[in-house]
Amino acid sequence: MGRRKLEIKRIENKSSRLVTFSKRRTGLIEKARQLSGLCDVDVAVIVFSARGKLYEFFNGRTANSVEHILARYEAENRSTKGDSQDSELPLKCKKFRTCKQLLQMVDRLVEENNNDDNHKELSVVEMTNLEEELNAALMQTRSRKTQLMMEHVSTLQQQEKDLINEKEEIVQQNASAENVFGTGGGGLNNDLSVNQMDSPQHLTLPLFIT
Amino acid sequence: MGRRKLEIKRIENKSSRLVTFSKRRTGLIEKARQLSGLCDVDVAVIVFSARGKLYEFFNGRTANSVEHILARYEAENRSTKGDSQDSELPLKCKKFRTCKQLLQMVDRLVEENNNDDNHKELSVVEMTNLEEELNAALMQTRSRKTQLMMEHVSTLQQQEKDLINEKEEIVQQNASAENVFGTGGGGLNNDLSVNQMDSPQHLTLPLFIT
DNA sequence: AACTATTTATAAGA
DNA sequence: TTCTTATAAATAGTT
Repeated sequence: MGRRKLEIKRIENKSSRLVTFSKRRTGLIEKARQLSGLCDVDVAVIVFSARGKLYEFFNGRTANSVEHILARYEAENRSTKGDSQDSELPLKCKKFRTCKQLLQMVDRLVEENNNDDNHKELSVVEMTNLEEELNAALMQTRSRKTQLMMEHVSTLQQQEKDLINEKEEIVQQNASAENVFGTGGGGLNNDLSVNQMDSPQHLTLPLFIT
Repeated sequence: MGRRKLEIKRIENKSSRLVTFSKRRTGLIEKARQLSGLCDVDVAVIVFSARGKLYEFFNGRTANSVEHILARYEAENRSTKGDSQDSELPLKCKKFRTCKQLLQMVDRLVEENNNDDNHKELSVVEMTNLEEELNAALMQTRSRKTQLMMEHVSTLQQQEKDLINEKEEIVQQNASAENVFGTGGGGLNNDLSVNQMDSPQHLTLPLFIT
């Protein structure tokens, strides 16, 4: 619905793309408003610009609930920010806003340096690489967290074994002493292997739903 | 854009409203698809019909983020409903797709059995009940899984403590025996509190990313 | 569900 | 950018 029919594929000319984005974004949100108003239904529209700016439309109940959840989501992201200085990275990068902001910054930097069309390809490539690196870092962080969980469990299990061994050693020595001198060792003969049974060593519940 | 201009307010005639809903919902989602395709941006559209049926459009990366948010949304709604019986609710219902597919199947079944208009209302009620039951079951399952994880760790930690206590007991008794009879207890004086330090008892890594 | 008369949205141009 | 205008697209009411 313009001077000519437009194929639905990425508009390569940047300014055209931006103009179209602005117009169609406005149109989309207006359509959402109308649908909601005419038909009395709940509608939500969320649009992220290429630079990561958020545009949204919510109505009624949808607004209350979803916005509330978004707020919580952001709050959680914030709470994991201060940890990054320390050696370990138990970051919970749920990344949404923070990660996006990072990418936005990168995007902006690249665009500032190469503002002409000749460098666009390069910029895109660099940005894509950065994106992938950031994403990889994110995944590694998650993986690391999982590993820490596993190690924690392993450590506890190993300590349990060690203590059992040590205890058996002592009981033996104690017993031989008892044989000779009759030392009272009454309360020490409970079988630890029973406790080991109670401990689900082969628990295979996945750590994450993801 | 029709035979006459339409005020943007609730369409009171029910069948008109339903027809308009169908047309405009389709249009809105198509517009979202176009915006996403033309401008290479992330778009999400979510529409709940009056009866609560969900229509949606997501693209690419947005899907990841927003589906999580929606999953939480649903989880939060349910968790305030069915859990009043149990004490704790460490629920993390991320479910969306599986759950949705389940509900769609139910939807289809109900519609097949009551295909005439007379039974529509009833079908909706039944379907809603089924939906809630299925959702509750799903959440409970997840909750249970989380609880098992937590219990596993707790068990290991408790066993560790017990063993340490027992060992100290034995060491003490051993030591007194040694004082009297000079029993060779050379290798037994390693301080277990060191091991306790190695065990990250206050490890606060969250179990789930959610 | 199809069909049109109209209204809307919007692509290109200024 | 923002405004204008020609044209495509969406859709309200009809069948």
